[in-house]
Amino acid sequence: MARTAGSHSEITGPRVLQAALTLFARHGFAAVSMRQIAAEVGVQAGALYNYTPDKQTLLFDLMRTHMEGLLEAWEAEKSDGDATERLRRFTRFHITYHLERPDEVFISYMELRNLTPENFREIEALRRKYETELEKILRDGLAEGVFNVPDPRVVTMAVIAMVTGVTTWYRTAGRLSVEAVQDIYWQMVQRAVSA
Amino acid sequence: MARTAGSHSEITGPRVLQAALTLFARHGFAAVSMRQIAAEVGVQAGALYNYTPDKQTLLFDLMRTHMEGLLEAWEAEKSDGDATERLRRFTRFHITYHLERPDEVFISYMELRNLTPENFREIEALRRKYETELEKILRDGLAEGVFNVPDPRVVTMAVIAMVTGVTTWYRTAGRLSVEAVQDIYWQMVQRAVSA
DNA sequence: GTCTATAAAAAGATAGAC
DNA sequence: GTCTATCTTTTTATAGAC
Repeated sequence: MARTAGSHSEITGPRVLQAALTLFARHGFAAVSMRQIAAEVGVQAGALYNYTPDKQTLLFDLMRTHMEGLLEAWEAEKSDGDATERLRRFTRFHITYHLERPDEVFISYMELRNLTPENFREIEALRRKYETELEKILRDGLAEGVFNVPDPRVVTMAVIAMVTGVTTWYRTAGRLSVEAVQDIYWQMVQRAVSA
Repeated sequence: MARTAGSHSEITGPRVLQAALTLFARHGFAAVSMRQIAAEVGVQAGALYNYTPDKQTLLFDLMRTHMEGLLEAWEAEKSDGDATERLRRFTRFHITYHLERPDEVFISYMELRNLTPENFREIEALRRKYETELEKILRDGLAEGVFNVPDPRVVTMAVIAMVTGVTTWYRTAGRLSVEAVQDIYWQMVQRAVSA
């Protein structure tokens, strides 16, 4: 569509973030220019600076929003059952949430290097907070005697790496439903930690 | 040291690759300039083109060399025992090999997007070949009745994601030896797939 | 709020002297 | 084989008209 000058603040703002998200995920932060983002939105490059002070802030906002959304969603989802039930819920939640947001997940893992040191620390703190949620479940299950994990911190990292890995190969058009994938991973997680 | 013009072909060539490896791993392919690589080597930017036709080839050569080295090392390491022993060996090999080459592993996972389509296909074929080594072990163990995996392909991806994940958190100066890490991961892998 | 135009810096790659 | 110099393009970001 042919575009002319005008005010579209409420529409353009989210579209800038969406375009940045898609392009950063596909080509990488450093490989994407502000002109490419502008072209995707349908404005000129200069207009982007009405919505972000610079390119770095665009990346940081995307990552912070993702991590905060993840933590909020988990807070809403987690329950008070026994450790096994909590672990089952974490595993299934993690898979669903990540499969539904492939671009956000991708940049949040791949573009950490491109954050300024201050921004990096803030994102890392959020990630650490999320990891600690799983670690607490493992430690509680250990105390209850239902889990047998030699090193809760290491097992936390191993489980998160495993379940996050679905995002690298899962395709919606493939042969498996999300539920089938959740079942397979839950079986592995459960066996890996059970006493 | 002050440098002057001269011939150093056999020395400079490997140094260019080493500098590119280190810088790509630290900052990302797209974020590193040929001038930065040259500065790290201690030559001028123009001199790099005696060793590579372009920046893309530099990345591709690093990734191909890594993947070929991984496959060769596994060929030398793998054994003919039963499926459990082969899986144990794969797990321990994978962890050691990857922990010894953090930079190579990092770019081989993170910079796939920055390969040209032809180069990408070649690297993907090598990666797929490596994954198939694990998948064969799982299928053999399934046939032998010693493993219980609902979906060998999915379990392959899950196990590889889990063990590769050590590279994101392991630090040589940390509290755990490589052997201790291997033990923890092997216990988890074994339990996750055992009948 | 968006445009056009541009500043200022940096990029990949090449030419030719030594 | 390396240097200096340069071509050409592209980059982030800003200024000012509308």
